[in-house]
Amino acid sequence: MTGSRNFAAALARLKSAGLRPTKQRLALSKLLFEGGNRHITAEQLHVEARHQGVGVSLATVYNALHQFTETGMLREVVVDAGRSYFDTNVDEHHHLFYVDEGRLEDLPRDSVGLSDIPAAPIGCRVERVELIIRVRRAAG
Amino acid sequence: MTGSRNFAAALARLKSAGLRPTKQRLALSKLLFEGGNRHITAEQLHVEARHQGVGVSLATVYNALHQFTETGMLREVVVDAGRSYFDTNVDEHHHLFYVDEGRLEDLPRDSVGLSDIPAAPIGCRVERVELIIRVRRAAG
DNA sequence: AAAGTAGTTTAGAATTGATCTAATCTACTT
DNA sequence: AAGTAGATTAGATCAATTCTAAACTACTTT
Repeated sequence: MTGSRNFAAALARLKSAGLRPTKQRLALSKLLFEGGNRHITAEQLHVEARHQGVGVSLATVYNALHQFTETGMLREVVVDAGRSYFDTNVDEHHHLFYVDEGRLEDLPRDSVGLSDIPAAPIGCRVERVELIIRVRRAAG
Repeated sequence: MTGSRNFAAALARLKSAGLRPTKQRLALSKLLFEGGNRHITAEQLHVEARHQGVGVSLATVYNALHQFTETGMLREVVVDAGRSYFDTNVDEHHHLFYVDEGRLEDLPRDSVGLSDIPAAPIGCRVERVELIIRVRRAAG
């Protein structure tokens, strides 16, 4: 188990990102990065933190998510109008989106055959190439 | 030119979608579908309509966009958190998104090599497979 | 053509996710 | 222990969208 006292890894993560290790950031970092890949919204993370008795405001959750994203610890994924998901997997990969449930799942990069991607227009650079497969519960 | 008096095509479109041809829907239909493919937000379409002297409220623009989407005349594209784009191209294709400008461009289906797309999980059907290439103005 | 009705439009209020602000607090330095 | 830059926070604000309930209009029936 990842005990609530084991802050060594979270501390190291924040340190190497150049972020001051505050109580809130340590707690959020542990929630996000300890226990496999996650796709989570700010609101969801806020609820989770509070359930664990971590005193953290929604504004701070937003701040932390953006800082983690800027420092490359997270990736923002947009699949749903009016809701941002944050993905703890920052490697190149794709997504399966369960429309009905609002749930995201990773698709490893090589689970899809992708070739002949158009070049970036002149004066532009490609920031990301992302495949999204939207699925819905089958009727019946 | 697509004169402001020529409502025959717009009328036919609405009729075959089973939508009552009101003044507002006719005007919006003309703006959307006459003059090439478009990627437009509700606010943008509202401004456009007003500039042309069409009396239509923002609520009605939203209503119409959703009805047009439900009846397959439009496709909603989500690339930007907190803003929906509506695409008049409903064929299978992909998108280039100019992050800096908030502008979308179509990528024809066969401009990208896509193979070995994972099957939909059991109990689900694939609603859409979509590739989004995000580009940004190159630094320098 | 008048009346009835179901569907449509609308202004404005409400909701939602996200951001901002300015005051308070805290981790680190000295 | 004190100082300071950076962090957190409650609450205000914002922007996109949706809701509500009243007024309106296209179509049907008479």
